[in-house]
Amino acid sequence: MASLGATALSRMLEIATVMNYEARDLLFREGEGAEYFYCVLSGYVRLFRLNKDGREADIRICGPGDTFAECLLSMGDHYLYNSQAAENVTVARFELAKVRALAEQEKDVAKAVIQCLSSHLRNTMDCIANDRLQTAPQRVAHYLLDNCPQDGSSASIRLPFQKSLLAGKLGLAPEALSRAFSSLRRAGVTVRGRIIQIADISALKQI
Amino acid sequence: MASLGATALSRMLEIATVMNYEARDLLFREGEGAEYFYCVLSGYVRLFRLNKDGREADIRICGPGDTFAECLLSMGDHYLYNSQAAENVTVARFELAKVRALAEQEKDVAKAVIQCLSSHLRNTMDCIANDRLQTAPQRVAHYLLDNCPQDGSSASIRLPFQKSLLAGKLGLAPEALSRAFSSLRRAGVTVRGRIIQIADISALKQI
DNA sequence: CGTTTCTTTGAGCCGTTTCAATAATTGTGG
DNA sequence: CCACAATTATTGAAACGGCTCAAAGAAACG
Repeated sequence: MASLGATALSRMLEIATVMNYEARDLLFREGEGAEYFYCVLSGYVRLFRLNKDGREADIRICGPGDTFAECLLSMGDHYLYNSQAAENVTVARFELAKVRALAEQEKDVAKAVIQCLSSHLRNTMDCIANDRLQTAPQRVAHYLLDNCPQDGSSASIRLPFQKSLLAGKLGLAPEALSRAFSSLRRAGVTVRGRIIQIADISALKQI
Repeated sequence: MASLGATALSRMLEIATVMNYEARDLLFREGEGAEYFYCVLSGYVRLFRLNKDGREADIRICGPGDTFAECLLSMGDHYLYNSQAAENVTVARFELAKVRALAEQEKDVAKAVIQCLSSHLRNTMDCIANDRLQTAPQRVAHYLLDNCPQDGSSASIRLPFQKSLLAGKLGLAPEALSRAFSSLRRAGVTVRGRIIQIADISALKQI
């Protein structure tokens, strides 16, 4: 939204509806008729699919500022995955049809949609590459380094959500995440609750 | 391109350069300064990343009609992965800067970019879900069903590329693909070279 | 027809999942 | 503020799935 001009911005805000969901609420289900796309304002939303045995796999974890279901803007009238509030969550939702129309009129809106889709696509391709190339400790190290102030040789991070959610985001079972953390202890990573201390950032980069 | 109006189409074609590459040629490398995005005209292109041990993982296999490096249109000036011709290949390439400018002027172009990105994003998210939910035989069954005439109870497919490429596309080692095929024999799948016979489509759906 | 490249098969290994039990955290009502 | 309940996280053991390496077999190419 930051890139929108004044008129485009106000027209988007006209369309927006703010919604609240409680932890574990489903925002929509896979296959359901799709009316809206969403932008997270606060909290985290989990996008996942089920296999036919009922096992769940996270596709994406969306936090403040992230949009989801935007790929339905150009085509498709059914949601492609399930979406669940990981905690109490506030989102803005936009009627797909109205945004489609608005993108036709306002160049800024089309441009913002392109930016959304691009960055989302980049993240998703990174995710595939990481899934296919990295072991569990490497994925965790990667995540920590991505969410770490760049400066300094040591750092401290507070996870913004539960470990089980991080596990899903990284494509791991919660137990595998736990074991990955404990294998990173020798690289100077200390975990206490949601607080993670990194003694030596450059050592972590070697993992 | 099919959705472009006459003027938008001709302006895109003005920008396009057709290029040929031989099998194993690199079109670009990860980290290289990015000048173009591409559209495959014939043949197949492999997009892949390396981990620091030099192991390769395919991110995407692009065939005729597929575009790649489009996510650089909105931002980023370096390629995000390596791109290699899997065989003799013809592609059209477009200067990113010129397409960016054109998308500002021509609504059709912006719309087409949105469509490209959307469908690419959908495929990529599907890929993550498949990687995380499905075993090797399930991925192969899924691929066969996706590339199968819908009608009828049996079918015959000719793979458009080498098995090793299909393996990479499905996130498998070639040996794992081979074993997956042989485990699908009991479900009525017969492989002879690139020709794959499916005796019972509905049986395959049960996998 | 021979050479090269690609594919299949076997054996062993590694990493991750699953299941089960214990420990730690978080939230809640007294 | 504490104690209890519920949830979440850790740990161990076993099993599974896919990878790697090596060798044999099949296709493709000239």
